[in-house]
Amino acid sequence: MEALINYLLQFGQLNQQQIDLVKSRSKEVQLKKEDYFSEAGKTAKQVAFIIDGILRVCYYKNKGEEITRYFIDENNFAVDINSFMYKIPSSEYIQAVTDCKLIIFSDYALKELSLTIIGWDDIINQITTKSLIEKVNRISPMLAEDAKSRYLSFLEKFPQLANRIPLSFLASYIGITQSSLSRIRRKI
Amino acid sequence: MEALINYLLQFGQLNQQQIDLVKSRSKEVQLKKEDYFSEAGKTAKQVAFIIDGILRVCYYKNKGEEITRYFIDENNFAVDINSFMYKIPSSEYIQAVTDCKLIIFSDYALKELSLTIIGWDDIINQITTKSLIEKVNRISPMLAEDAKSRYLSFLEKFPQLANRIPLSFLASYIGITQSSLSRIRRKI
DNA sequence: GACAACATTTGTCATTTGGCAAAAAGCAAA
DNA sequence: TTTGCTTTTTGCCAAATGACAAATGTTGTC
Repeated sequence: MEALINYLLQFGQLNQQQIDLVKSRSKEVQLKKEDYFSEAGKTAKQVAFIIDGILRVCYYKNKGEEITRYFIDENNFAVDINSFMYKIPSSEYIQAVTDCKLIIFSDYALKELSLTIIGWDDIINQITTKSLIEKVNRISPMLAEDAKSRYLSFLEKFPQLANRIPLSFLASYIGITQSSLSRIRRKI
Repeated sequence: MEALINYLLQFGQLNQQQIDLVKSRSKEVQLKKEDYFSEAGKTAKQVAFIIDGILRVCYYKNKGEEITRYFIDENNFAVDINSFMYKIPSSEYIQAVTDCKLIIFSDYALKELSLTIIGWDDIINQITTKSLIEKVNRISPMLAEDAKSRYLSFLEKFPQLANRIPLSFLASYIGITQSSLSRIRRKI
């Protein structure tokens, strides 16, 4: 819980009363490995802050192939922002890759914090923008690299993540088959 | 200019006085093909709204290879957001692919609009978030597709763009060599 | 039209990757 | 340890792509 507060305080000031309000409107939730935090077809109504564990965003291509689009780890917010922000049914899943401990805010709770805490919107906007920029910066260069470089970049940026996720997820995130990734690893 | 105002009004209300203020703080600029709107090494101090023409975001890989990361066309804002928002030197260029007519706002002008117009920040935040989400949604699925599909997706989403940009830019955006793209096109 | 400058296509070959199936390795429960 | 299950690695071959060079096409200028 302190991790969340510290995270928020990076983006703006909150006094003790406001911090208590934030805490009181949050809810701690445990997810078992493979549980879903949000699901395709449903409209996302929650935002999560990851205390412990790894989530992944995934969807199914037309052919039924499962694609892992993104990983989210500790000390980050996870939300299906498309669905949550525009109140439309989602087209993808957010699933626990490992057992997870999350702090949850409902859309209702967030609305209340927005109306009550001066500066809350600014904090949320900063976090949203920063997260999206980071995501673009992370994904965007990948197309210009070959598979081996993409794998090495991943290892470099998330050295602690590679050992905690199945190879198949990582391969699909990198955009190659599991076999190819296995071959790439052998060469290193 | 009306295009810009209409664009802004999609995200919030502005009365005539506010509209006039926005107009008065903007500046119309023409770019010749290949001119730069912002450059690597410099800190971005301007935001552009594209009235006419196409810009591209590009950078140079370590080996010197030029990579086109993104195209931006009419009725969209163009800004090196990393550099502009955090006031750090940029690592990429924004260049005119065609002759362009832009409406420019300086960081100073935007600051003034932010302080003067109630609701301006909200409009800007909405535009920023929406643009970033769209960008993620555009780039993200590309890794999961093969080159041919990526090309077809591009044609589908930007049918009018493909004829206006050099093949080499498009190939690098798609993440393949120009020769490969040429071969892919032959097969269609 | 002739030319130059640039953009696109094509040819050739080496390398990478995908698709499929089988083998090997890792892991957890009995 | 054995057994069953899942994950990862390999082998094989076909297809896609990259690298490089040459040919062809396009455009604008004189």
